[in-house]
Amino acid sequence: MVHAPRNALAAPPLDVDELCFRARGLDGLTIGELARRLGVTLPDEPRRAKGVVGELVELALGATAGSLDLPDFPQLGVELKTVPVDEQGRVTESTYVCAIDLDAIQHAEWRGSRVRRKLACVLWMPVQAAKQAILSERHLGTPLLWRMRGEAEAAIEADWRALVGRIAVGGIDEISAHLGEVLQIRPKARSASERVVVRGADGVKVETVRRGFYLRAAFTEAVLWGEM
DNA sequence: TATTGATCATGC
DNA sequence: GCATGATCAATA
Repeated sequence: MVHAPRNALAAPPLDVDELCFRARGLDGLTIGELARRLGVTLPDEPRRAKGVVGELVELALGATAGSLDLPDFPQLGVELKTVPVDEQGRVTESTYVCAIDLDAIQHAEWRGSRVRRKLACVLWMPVQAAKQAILSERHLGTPLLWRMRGEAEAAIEADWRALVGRIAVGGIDEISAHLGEVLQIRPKARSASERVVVRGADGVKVETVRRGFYLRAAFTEAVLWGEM
């Protein structure tokens, strides 16, 4: 995505209230209008537009972390996630959480894990669209500031423990996206041919594809509907 | 047709 | 290379 002109960039919000106020101010805006305000040209091909909406909303709200391994609003400890929903409010895609260090994760603990840090506090921004709607005609919905706790945290933690345990015992080749009630592990790589070398459970080197944690759409939907 | 596996773009 | 931002598109 091209850079937005300097005068279109928002300063970082000073507190969570200001962030939420700004986010509510985007409710109803189309992506086309948001891009126009920010002076950004949208890609023509949908497959070249992955991630663009998230970047636009970051710009509009004054997110600063860039590609650092920090929340989008480091001072506030808030992570921003756009989430696609259909006309009924059904979530249509899974949500990427973070990459997995396949060597380190075998010794990781839930408290202190990247998944827990990433999801501790999330500002969800729904992006509503009819099926196959073009990017510029999708529009932002009502934002939700969410803190992971209670039932939601228990479900995510249980999956995380099961998945990490399975990697530790059987190695990464035991893992498929079918595993996990709410949290799953899927490829996250430039291409399927790109390999990383990791030490398997028995210490033997194994070549595999880079992977990340994702939240299933059904879970994110429950969050947006206030059920988690 | 829901879901998994694959892929696209950018920054440092 | 690996982090960020996700959605596309083939398959089950």
